[in-house]
Formats: sequence, structure tokens, C-alpha cells
Amino acid sequence: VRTKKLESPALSRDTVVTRALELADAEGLDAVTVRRLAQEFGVTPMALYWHFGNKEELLDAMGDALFDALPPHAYTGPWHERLRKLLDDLAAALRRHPSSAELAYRRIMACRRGQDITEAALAALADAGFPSREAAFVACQALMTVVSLVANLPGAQPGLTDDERDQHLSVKRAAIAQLPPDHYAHVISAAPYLINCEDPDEYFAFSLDLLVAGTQAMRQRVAAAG
Amino acid sequence: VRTKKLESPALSRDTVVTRALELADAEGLDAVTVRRLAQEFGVTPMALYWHFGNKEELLDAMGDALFDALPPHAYTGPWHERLRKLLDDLAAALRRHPSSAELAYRRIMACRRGQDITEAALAALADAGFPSREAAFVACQALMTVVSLVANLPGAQPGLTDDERDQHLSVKRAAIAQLPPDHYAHVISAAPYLINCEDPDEYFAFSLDLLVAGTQAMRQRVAAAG
DNA sequence: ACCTGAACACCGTTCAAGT
DNA sequence: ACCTGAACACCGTTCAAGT
Repeated sequence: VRTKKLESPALSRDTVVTRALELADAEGLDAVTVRRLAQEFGVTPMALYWHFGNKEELLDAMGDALFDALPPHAYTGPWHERLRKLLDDLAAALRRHPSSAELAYRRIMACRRGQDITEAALAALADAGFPSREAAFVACQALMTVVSLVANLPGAQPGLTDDERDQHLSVKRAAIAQLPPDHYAHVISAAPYLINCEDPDEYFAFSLDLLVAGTQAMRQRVAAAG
Repeated sequence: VRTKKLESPALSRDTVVTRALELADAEGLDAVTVRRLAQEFGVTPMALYWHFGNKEELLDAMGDALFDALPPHAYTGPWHERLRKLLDDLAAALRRHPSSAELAYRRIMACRRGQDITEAALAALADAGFPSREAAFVACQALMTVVSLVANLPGAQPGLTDDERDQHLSVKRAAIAQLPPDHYAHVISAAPYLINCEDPDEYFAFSLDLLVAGTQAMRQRVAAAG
């Protein structure tokens, strides 16, 4: 109908991708559907197939768009500070659209800014003394870690009411509370932190520190072995 | 028809889960469908709803089944050796069904063997001196890492012919080859390792070493701060 | 160049009914 | 207790046709 056309911008690759990311933010990635997007634009589902070859191409374009939020500046300083800063930037970019973060994994080498940040990471690791193979291993794990951290951060699944989320947490709490305390002492005392993450920023900082610290340690080993 | 009944075992939670894992191995997790499974058992789709409340419950049961492959023995030795061994065991269990590995993430605290290995990990980290909060952080990242390593290991996506996979690799190779060599020197020299993983065991060993080394480094920091 | 209409082969799921 | 039949509201996609 008319009202849809007034609310929505013209159909194009960019407007569809933008709306798709918003939709994923609001209702989860599963809500991103060719038919649903068409409806949002007041258009026939097949209209989207003029702008995208198929749905996979749309998801790829969403993944590419995530990297657009990366700052364009270059990285300077000691290699581990550069690596750390770059991981923070990547995490910040992906956290703008947590439900779509998983799409970034297979697109990093397919878009400009993804290639740039990969080059920056590999350059830092080369400066650290890693041979290209080990540098590639570390870079892969770093990307994987950042994507997983963002995608799996609790509370990242939308489409649930607050009540449903609270109920979900209660179920998990109850399951742990029922464990025999002598066999599961550590699980029980860590329960509050396993069930929910009340400070995502701190969790991110710790996790990325762990990753960089591990990289620093592996650097010594690779140097010692080589 | 009759032939189906002769080929397939009786319908039950266990037989459905087993067949679902096989199906995912052969054709990917997306091929695991209520209707497809029903067809494999020569049964109506709705027959599955007697054994599972809904599809999510089926996927959860698949996730639980992954942990059944964990060895029952306890872990002994220094904390970092225990942690390392336990990560290897978890990786080995998940690698039996790579396409289903992602299901493990949300089920670890919901099944017996998952709780056991979590307790073992937290116990090792407690022995290392981590407070429960930091121990939980490390344990979460460890699980996330192992699941992601298995799920994202290249060549893990079935349902493709060898030709299609080769073609896919060629496209990626060509994309990197076209980059300006002065701006992307490190990407270009790391290209063979970024495009494909020719030795998964080595990649796993390196990645888990990195994780454990990072944990050892963070232990010093937490101790220094506390 | 950009979009529609009709159709096809799929999904998960409900609900009443059968044995 | 365990399964079927019919139906519903969804998917992605093709292909010919419109403007």
C-alpha cells in the first residue's frame, strides 16, 4: 500500500542492507527474510532479486557492511599494542550489529576494509617475528574470537521479551542449584558468572587481553623453535 | 514405503538424534529438517513431534549427544596440563560431527558430561589461582574457541562436490592475487595459509597452545593485581 | 532498468483423529 | 502410547510478463 512507500526509502542494495541489519538487530538474523524485507519496502519479494542474485548475496552484503564501521586510520606503536587496538576496533564495529556479527567471518577477505585490517594484523604479527604461517594462524584465531565474543555475548538474542529472558536465566540458575555441591563446587561458585554477563565491556577486555597475552607467549616459543 | 522401514531402525529419540547427526555430517546442519528425517524413517513428519516437543528440542538433543563422546576419566597433573588435555578431549569429541559442533555451545551446562568437563576446567583454573569470575571468563572463552575452531575449520561445510570446493578456493586465491602488492604484502605472503588449512591437527594444536599460554600469562596478571 | 504475478518445492507446527 | 491426515502460515526461487 501507499503508506509503506512513504515510510521506506527507495529499493536499492544499500537501503535493503541497512534495513536488513536493523531487522536483525531488532528481531534476530532469522527474521531477515526476502519476503519480510520486501514487505517492509512495500514491494514484491521478487523485486529484491533484481538487486541481489540470491539471499546469500544479501547476507554477504550485510557482512561487508559491518566492516564499514571500522576506522580508516593506520595503527602505530609496538606490535602488541597495534594488535590490541585493532581487535578493539573490530569488536566495536561488530558490536553495532551483534546478531549479524557471524556474517563477518567469511567476508573479511572479500571487502576492502576487511583486507586492510587483516593486513594490519599480519603486519603487526610479522613485526613480532611470526613466520607467515603462524601469523595466519594467530590472525584466524583472532578474527574467530572477536566474532564469537560478539555473536555469543549473552543478551545478544533479540526477539525475546524481558520476562522471557528472566525466565530463561531462572531455569539455568535452578539447574545449577540442583547439582550435588560436593561434585560441582567450582561450577556452583562460578554460577553467577557462567549464567549471565553483567559487564560485557570488562568481559571483552579480559578476553582480548588473554588473546594478546597468548600471542606474546607464542612469539617466544616460535622464536625459540625457529 | 516398506523399504524405508527395513533400512531404518525404529523411531525413537536416540535413533532420530543419531540419524540427524549423520545427516548433518553428510549434507550440513541445514539439511537436518523435521520432514527430511521423517522421510528417512519412512514416517509422517508429525511422528517426530511425539518424541520431541519441537525442532529446537531435537537440536538440543543433538548438542547433548556430542558430549557423550567425551572420555569419562578424571584429569590429573599440573593445572595447565589438565586444562590442555581437557580442551583436546573436547575438540576431539566435537570433531566427530563438525557441522553440528555449534550446537554444543548452549548445551554444555545442560547435560551431565558437559557439566563434568566444565567443573574440571574451573577446578584447574581455581588451582591456577583464578578467582571464580576470571575462571568463568577463561572457561567461556575456551569453550567458545574450541567450538569455533571445529565449526569454522575450512572444508567443514559438506554438501559440496570436490569441484565446487576447488573452484571456491580458486576464487579466493584470485581475489588475493589481484591485490596491490605494495599495500597488501603480508596478506599476499600469508595467502596460502589464509585460504585453506592443509593440516587441521597442527592448526588445532597451535590454537589451543595459544589459548593455554594466554591463560598462563593472565594468571600472573590476576595474581599481581589481587 | 526495474518490478509484478503466478507457480513450485520446500519449511515448522497445530489439531483432531485414528489404532 | 504412538502415529496419521489435512491444513496453515511461512520460506527461497524461477520464469515469463509487464512498464
